[in-house]
Amino acid sequence: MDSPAPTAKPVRARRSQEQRRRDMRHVLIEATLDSLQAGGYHGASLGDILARAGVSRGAWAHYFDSKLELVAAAAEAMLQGSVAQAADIAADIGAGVPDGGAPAEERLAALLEAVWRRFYQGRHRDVLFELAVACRTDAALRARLAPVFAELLAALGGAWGHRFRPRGDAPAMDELMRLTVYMLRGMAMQEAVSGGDGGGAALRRQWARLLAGLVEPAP
Amino acid sequence: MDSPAPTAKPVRARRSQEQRRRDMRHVLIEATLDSLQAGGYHGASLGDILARAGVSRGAWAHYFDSKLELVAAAAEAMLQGSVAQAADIAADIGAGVPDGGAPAEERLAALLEAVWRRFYQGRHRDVLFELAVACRTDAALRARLAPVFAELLAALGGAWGHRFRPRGDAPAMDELMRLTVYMLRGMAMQEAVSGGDGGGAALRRQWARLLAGLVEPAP
DNA sequence: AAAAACAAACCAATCGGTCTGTTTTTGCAA
DNA sequence: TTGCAAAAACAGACCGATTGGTTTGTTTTT
Repeated sequence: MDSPAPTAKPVRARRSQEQRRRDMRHVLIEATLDSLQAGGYHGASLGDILARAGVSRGAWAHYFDSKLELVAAAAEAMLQGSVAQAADIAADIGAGVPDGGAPAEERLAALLEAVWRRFYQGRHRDVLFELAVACRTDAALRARLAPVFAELLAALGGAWGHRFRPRGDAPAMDELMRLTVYMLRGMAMQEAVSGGDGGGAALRRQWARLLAGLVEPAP
Repeated sequence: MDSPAPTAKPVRARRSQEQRRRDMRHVLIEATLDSLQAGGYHGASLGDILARAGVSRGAWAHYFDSKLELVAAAAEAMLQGSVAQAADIAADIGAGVPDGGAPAEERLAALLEAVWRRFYQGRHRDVLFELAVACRTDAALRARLAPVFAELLAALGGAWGHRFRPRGDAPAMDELMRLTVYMLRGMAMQEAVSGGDGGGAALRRQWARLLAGLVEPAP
């Protein structure tokens, strides 16, 4: 029929060992993130993760020495992906609007929405909170993730910190950024726990309006 | 010697059964909160809780049908205590300052610090985050705690919502309150995870200053 | 004496991790 | 190219430890 391969055995593409490694690690990491989102840190057991990945225990053991290493690898993969996305956001916001084109409020609102969508919604948000809370009481996990967390925060700050400057006697740019991040984080936790959207969009819009009165485009 | 009791057996005060019930529930609930703070939701095993409480498994079973009920009872006790404290804060801030005495910024800063101290520090903060995150993936726990969470938020809002009103075209009082709560929450999570204080006090002060420009004392 | 409060042994289920054995890929010799 | 042994990749049974929960029996209050 449609079997050009000489063997009639179950069709299994021949993959190089390097390809296998990449595939397997990717599948395991994705399953780990899915499991963390679905069941939380305490629900993400090896059994659940391996079932989602369709991977045997032995195969897992071949790639990771412990569950901590798998979770840490998954967290690093997700957070490092976020660092790259933060740079994208900076580029998107910087471009698209000719200098002085749109009023600062619109640019700020767009920036806020972009950050919100990519970092404080969906799986990224859920896993972020699970890991952050788990880090509080798990020193080993915290040691592994602390540098990546810090890197993400710095990248996020770089996305907009140097595109605006405080106006008059407004708080320093760094302080405004932290206020913004904390606010988004608290809002995200509210929505993660309570479920649906609780009018967060309107609130972010108000915050953009307030910010617009406090900053001006950097020269 | 100093044993006025007629029996030479280990001195054990005779307590009424009602007293016993109260004591035992209190001890178990306190131990549960301590365990949640120390080990997180996934580290708060029955074994750890009972060891902290110095209570046998059988005694525990006499009072709670499942671990969920114990955790829920502990959460309710803590959150309901917080609701009462929220009212105290409202009273403290309202009194002490004769009408128009201190400038709005000082009153707001004091309010912010009071709320911060009582709700976003120490065991209360840690347990709050553990439970909130656990609720996301535990429907039974969420069903039990959602009403108490909502009650706390309302009580916290009542503490200051009606003492100020937005100035000019500032956001509605309700929106300013949610912005504030979210900001404090995000800041608290930062400190819970990263450990020490990261300049949060200065940031809260800045926020009070911004708020002062947006609200005025209600008539 | 009855009931409530308490203690501790016990249980099945599940956890992370290891062990042994099989299949697939690879490097090299013929 | 083909043959083939070593190595890597993979599968699943197995293990002790720990989990939440139950059961049986003793002490204290009523």
